Amino acid sequence: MSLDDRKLEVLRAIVEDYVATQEPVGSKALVERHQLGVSPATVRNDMAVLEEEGYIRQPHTSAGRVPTDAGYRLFVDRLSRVKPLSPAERRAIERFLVGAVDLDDVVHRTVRLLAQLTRQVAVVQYPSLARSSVRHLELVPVSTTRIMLVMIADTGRVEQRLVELPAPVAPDDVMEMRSKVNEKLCNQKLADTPPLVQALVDDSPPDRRTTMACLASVLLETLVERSEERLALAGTANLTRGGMLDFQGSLRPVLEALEEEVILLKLIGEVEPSTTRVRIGDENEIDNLRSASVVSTGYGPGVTIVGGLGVLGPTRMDYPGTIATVRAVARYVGDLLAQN
Amino acid sequence: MSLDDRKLEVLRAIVEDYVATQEPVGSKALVERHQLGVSPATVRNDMAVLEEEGYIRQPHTSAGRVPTDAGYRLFVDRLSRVKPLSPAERRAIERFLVGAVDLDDVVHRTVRLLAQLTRQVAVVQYPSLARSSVRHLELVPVSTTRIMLVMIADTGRVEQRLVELPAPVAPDDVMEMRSKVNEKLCNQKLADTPPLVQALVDDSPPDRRTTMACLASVLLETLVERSEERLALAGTANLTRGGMLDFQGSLRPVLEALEEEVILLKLIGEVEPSTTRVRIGDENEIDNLRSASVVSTGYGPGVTIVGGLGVLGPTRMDYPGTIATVRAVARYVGDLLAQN
DNA sequence: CCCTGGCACTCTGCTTCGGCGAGTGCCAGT
DNA sequence: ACTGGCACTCGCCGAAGCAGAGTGCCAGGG
Repeated sequence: MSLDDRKLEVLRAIVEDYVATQEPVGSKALVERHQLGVSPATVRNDMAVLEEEGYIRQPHTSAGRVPTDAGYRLFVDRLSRVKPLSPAERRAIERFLVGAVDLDDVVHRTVRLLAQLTRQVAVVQYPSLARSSVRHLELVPVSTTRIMLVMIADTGRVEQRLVELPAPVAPDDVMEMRSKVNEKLCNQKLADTPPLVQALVDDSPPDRRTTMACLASVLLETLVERSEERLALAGTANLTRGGMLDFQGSLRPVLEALEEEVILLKLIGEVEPSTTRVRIGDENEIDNLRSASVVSTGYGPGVTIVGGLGVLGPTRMDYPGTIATVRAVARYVGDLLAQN
Repeated sequence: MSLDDRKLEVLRAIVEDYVATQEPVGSKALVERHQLGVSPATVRNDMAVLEEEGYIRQPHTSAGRVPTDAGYRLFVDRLSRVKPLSPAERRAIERFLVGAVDLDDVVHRTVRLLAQLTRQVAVVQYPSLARSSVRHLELVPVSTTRIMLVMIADTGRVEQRLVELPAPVAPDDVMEMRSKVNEKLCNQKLADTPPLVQALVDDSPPDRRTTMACLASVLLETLVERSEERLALAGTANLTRGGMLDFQGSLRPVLEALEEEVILLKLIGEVEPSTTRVRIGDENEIDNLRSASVVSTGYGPGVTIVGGLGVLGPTRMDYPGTIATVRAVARYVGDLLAQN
């Protein structure tokens, strides 16, 4: 059985009211607050159907209806009108983001901005190394058997690692390795580097082979394995709004999940181009986040995506507003990166 | 009036029991659990005095006593015996910290370790730049009017900043500036650099003066102004232990405070050599942390201190244990850094 | 002088119990 | 197909009562 227009309208009203008031909404209150030209009794029948279909439910017999995860899903898919940002919000975004001085700064400002605007927990992934290219590699001798490897990516990210060498190496040799490495790897996509690094080892003279192999293994680690690690988080205090009513009484599991970078990266890192992804309650694979929703999207200069960002909040959240904000911030950040 | 030995013993017993059980402790329970050879009635009299002196109080008339902030203070100052770490803890520390691959890694492992051992929120400051020296400065041309400045400190910290130049500069000139800058600043304490940077500008030839001035200003920012910024945080989920009973019902203010890096740096950054500082409840200047305690200490290779670390928890915490753990972790990290 | 046992008192927390009100489901009527 | 009416169901709230823990004080004993 398909839901007719009015039933959908009723669902929308329920979602909107519940999000606004945080209280189960009854038939009478509904007809008062929204102009749908029917009586409470009619609405009740509609609600009965909606409940049967699994879009709403009653917390207890006889006390208003509350949207289910499926209800929210239907709402965001078919019912929510895009809510344009207020001029104030636009201004806030611009004001917040100008004057950022380096990548760290951009990311930190962004994550705070996002948390503030949405009043939720915000997460911003640093530009993923996998999707960027090498701008420069620097080798700095630290002692005779140790060198510091510094990689600068075109997105502005800088990674460093200490390399332990099996045998002492002269500074001149380091310099030579430095130019060799740069020559081979500069301007290459990080994802493409592994074979090049291997070639680097194969092509080096036998007496320097072991040293180079050592460097190569650290290089690979830095360029590939560790490549998705960094992200920034803000707004955890927002979890406490709604006085523990959201998140079924305990934010413990949520806080735990937020501490696991791996989890967060799963949440905001997997993005298809120019889509905003919304995960509602149960749709999250992570058990700890069963009572939370995540809105995430990718960002990057132009159409390419270099990283993800998003927010996490209670399933009972203002989806249209949040989605609009997340998108807008992502676009601004992308523009900012493009100017670089 | 001074408190005799038994009264102090009673206070200790109250603190220990309250910390363990989280419930107000009465006279009867006290004499049962601790072998102080007197009757409940006597203990009651002592408690009356302790209350008058402000070391304990009753949450409500007629329901056990609870230590006040002053009570905890007296406890940590005069009553707590040092609690040696269990072998298991020692092993945990070592296991956790070996295999750290660079400074970031060390800091992250440390903060997680600390959170896990103390079961509180842990904070670790990155080695303060102000207390370290320059190991190497790198200038990487990004475009003709932009160069990336990378500074490597002897503690392993790496900072980068983008420098916008007023006019295009040839790569060769950049190289020359690079060696000039290194020659002057390498191995200098960061705190000593400002005059040297100024000299660098003054000594440069007129045609390169403005470029150098530009670089210098960013240098100063990087070396001095932004120098204390970085820190790592872990274990926020531990705030939810004790089911919202600690922190007078709302962890909102605490979470808010934890988001302000400035606040955290105040808390753990101000350390005198080889002291462990304990701030209890009201002793915190920050209003939001009036119901929290902070245990912090400095760490560094040998006796010098390069940064601070510590934990934050409810005033009702196991002070002896926490202090011991914080100290031990600080020492291990110091040793780790010294090997570098 | 300090400690002890006893006693009366004061609370809080928990449980029980109605009454109230919101909200529903169903039904008959238009 | 919608509406108004009606009976019913429950959760919430305040009052009342009960039990238990803990206290303060006092008089007696080492």
